[in-house]
Order: sequence, then structure tokens, then C-alpha cells
Amino acid sequence: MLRVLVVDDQALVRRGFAMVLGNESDIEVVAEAGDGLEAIDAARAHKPDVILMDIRMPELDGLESTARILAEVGDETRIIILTTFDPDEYIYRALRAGASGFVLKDIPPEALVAAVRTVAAGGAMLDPTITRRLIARFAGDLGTEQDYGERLERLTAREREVLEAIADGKSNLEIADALFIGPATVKSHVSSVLSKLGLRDRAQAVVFAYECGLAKVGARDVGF
Amino acid sequence: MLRVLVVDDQALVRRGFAMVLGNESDIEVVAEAGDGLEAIDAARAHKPDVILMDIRMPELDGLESTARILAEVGDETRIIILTTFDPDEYIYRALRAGASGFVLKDIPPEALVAAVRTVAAGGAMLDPTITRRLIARFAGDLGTEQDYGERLERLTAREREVLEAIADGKSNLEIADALFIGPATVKSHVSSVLSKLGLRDRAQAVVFAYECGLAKVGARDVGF
DNA sequence: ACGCGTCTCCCCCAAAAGTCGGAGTTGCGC
DNA sequence: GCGCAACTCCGACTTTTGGGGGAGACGCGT
Repeated sequence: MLRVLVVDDQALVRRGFAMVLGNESDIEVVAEAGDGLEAIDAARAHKPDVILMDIRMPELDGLESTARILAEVGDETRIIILTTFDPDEYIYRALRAGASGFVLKDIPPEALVAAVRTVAAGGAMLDPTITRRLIARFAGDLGTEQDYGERLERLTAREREVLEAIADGKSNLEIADALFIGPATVKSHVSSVLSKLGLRDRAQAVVFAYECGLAKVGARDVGF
Repeated sequence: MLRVLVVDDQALVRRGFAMVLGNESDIEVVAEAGDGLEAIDAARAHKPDVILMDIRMPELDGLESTARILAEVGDETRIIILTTFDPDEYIYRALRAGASGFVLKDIPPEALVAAVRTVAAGGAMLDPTITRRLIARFAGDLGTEQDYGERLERLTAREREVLEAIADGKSNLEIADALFIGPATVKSHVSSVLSKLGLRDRAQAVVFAYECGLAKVGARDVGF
């Protein structure tokens, strides 16, 4: 039996989802919550298998609640984020917060039920448009390497090293130390890099490095 | 009416999928193919809306076929990759090849039908385990959101705007123009941002913006 | 031997960036 | 009204950056 917690600030919406899920023989709605704080309490008390979490709520929004519940109650609880609106602004935060699902509220009832079962089984369920975006992003990690790769190939090996160092947030002096060369040499290389890539300054070089895949998000600590 | 092409080297499997899909009133199986080359011919001839493509086939495997079909016939044709085995080794190549879906063959019939409709509508459908893996990869396998999120929240709204502009490769003067404020003000904000985030210069700010998700790879052109 | 590209380094110079301290304005909450 | 935070600006200062030359050394291919 899958034990589910439904969280939404609108009682009607809450009841609707609870009703749909409750009709399934293998699903039981163990609690409902009207805001983020209630959600955390309920999660703590009932330790549900799956939480349906609205994103826009008073007190504490769904994303913050998600993060706290996963941190506190444990990640054997799966959370599906629900939203009415365009997910663009929230989706990234939701995924980072640890959500297992992200669906629009206009999802067909059967699909919602399927989503609950899917995430309970350890899978993840995203709205198709979001999935497509994730794929594009994933494929883009290497897909665009070809495009910008051309520009990258105009650089010499040493220049690429310097560019990497720039993308690491290093100053010219730090780069000099790291590569065992003089500061003047670094400046030469930096100038070549900027000129060859058509960039203006090292900040743009950092952007370029990320966009072309030379630098990858998550591949470093931002400790500085 | 959705026009579908089914590609699999095993005739029985092929017929099975065709049968399931053909029973739907809004889906028509316009052709079947037994290997990659046949698939390309059939795709060229029928220009189907959706192709169900087995991954293991003689002559030309499903991934190579996918890439060629998308390049040749055009990307208004959506392709779903089917596999019996653990998708780990193929998924990466499949997504890069441009597939809109990737599902295991033991998918329930209704789910397969839903997948066809989903990708035809421009969405994407992945096996839940794959979706989870994509999310994990995207999120960097780490709950880093909180770390950087906290640091981001120390910034005022205006400072975040400035940081975004920095991450866009803009100079102080360009930022001033973009935000309709004086250059001196920009410098103030930049100083605040750097100091609050513990960064040294704008290049590190760009790195930070990418790492914390404020700036997104692929969300811009590196035209400068 | 010669040219070529790369790596190394130098000087000078101008522009941009960043720091420091100060200061006026608004708006918001107590 | 008062404190406070945020947004806005200023001026002067130091540091960093980037450009424009140039130059020596090395290796590589013709």
C-alpha cells in the first residue's frame, strides 16, 4: 500500500487529488497539508512514501519544503512537485532540491496515479516538455562541443590551458604560478585567447568556456 | 491521425507493437521495417510522425539509423528508442542522436501508446529510471543547491540583477546602460556582490553564476 | 638553411576593474 | 518620527587587465 501526503493551499484542489488517488486500491492518502510548515509536520508524523507538493503556498513554498523534508525525514520519501504554470522558473530549483517528479496540474488522473507509482518504485516522472528540455541540455553538453569546438581548435594547447585556468577563476598571477611561467607570458596567452575567440575580457572567456563545455557545471567547488 | 513506423528485427515483436498501436483510433501504423536500412527507406517514403526503433538490429543499429533519419528526413519526425536490456550503455548515445524517447520493451501497452502521443506532441518520454539518472546528473549528484542558494540569498534583488549581467559577459558600462543606472552605481553593486559572495573579481563571479545555476549553459549565444 | 609557429619574456601605456569612504534618496516596519 | 536597508551616486586611489609593439629560443617541415 502506497501512503501518500497531499500538499496544496487550495482545499478543493487538495481534495480532488486525494479523491483521485484514494480510489486506487493500492494507494492511501494518509494526510493532507495546506502549507509548507504543515507539510513538514505531516511528513515527519506519517513518513509517507510519496508527497504531492504544490509549489505556490503561503508560509513556506513547495521547493523549500521539499528540501527540508528530504533533509530531515530522509530521501526514501519521494516528492512530486505540482504546478499550474509554466515550470521554467522552478524546474531547476525543484530538481536540485531533490524532487522525483515535476508535473503540471492539468495532468490526466491516470497519469497522476502512474506518476505516484513510478516515483514510489524509485523512478522519476517529469512533464514531457521538461524531459525534452533536460535531454536538450544533456545532449548539449557534448552536442555543442562541435560548434564551439571549431573556435576552440584555433587555440594552441597552451592557450587552452590558460583558458581553462581563466574559467577556474584564476588571476594572471595565479595562472603564472600554476603553469610555471612568467606573468608576462600569461598576459600574452590571454591576449591571444581573447583575440582568437573574439572575446573582450576574461569574464567573457569564462562564459565561453562554460558554453562550449570546456568548463562544466559541478566539476568544481566554488570555494575560491 | 498519428502515423507510426515500427522498426524491429524480430517480426513477432514488430507485429505485437503494431497491433497495440493499431488498436488506437488515432494511431495508424503506416509501415514496418526489419533493419536500419529498411527503416531509413521507410522513413523517407512515409515520413511518419513517430518511429518506434529497436536498438539492436542487423545492418544498421537503431542509434545510427536515428541519427541518419533525423538528419535526412527532418526533425519533425520523432523517434522512440526501444530496448530490452539495461539502457545504461546506449542512453547517452541515443539522446545525442536526437531520440525523443527511450523506453524498455516491457513497458505496459497503455504507456507505450501514451509515449507515442507524448512525443508526437513535442514532448519527450524516458523510462523512469533513466529520467532519474538524468536528474541526478543534472543536479550534479549533490545537494549543492542549498550551499549556493544561501549565498545567493544574501544578495539584494538589484545585486542579483548585476550578477546576472556580469555572467552575461557585460562590462560595467554595459550593465549601467542595461539597468539605466550610472557606472558608479554598477561598481558599487559589483563590489557588494563580490564581497558578499567572497569572490575576488567578475571572472570568479561568472564561475559562481554558472555553478549555482543562475546562469545556464545553452541559455545564450556566445556571439559577443 | 630558412620560414613558420609556438612558447617564453620584456616594456610602455591606457582602460577597466575594484576598494574606500562618504552621502542623499526612498520605502518599510516598529 | 526613527532606524534600517536598499538603491543611487561621487571622487580618489590601487590593482588588474588588455593592447601593441618587440625579441630570443625551440622544434618542425621543406
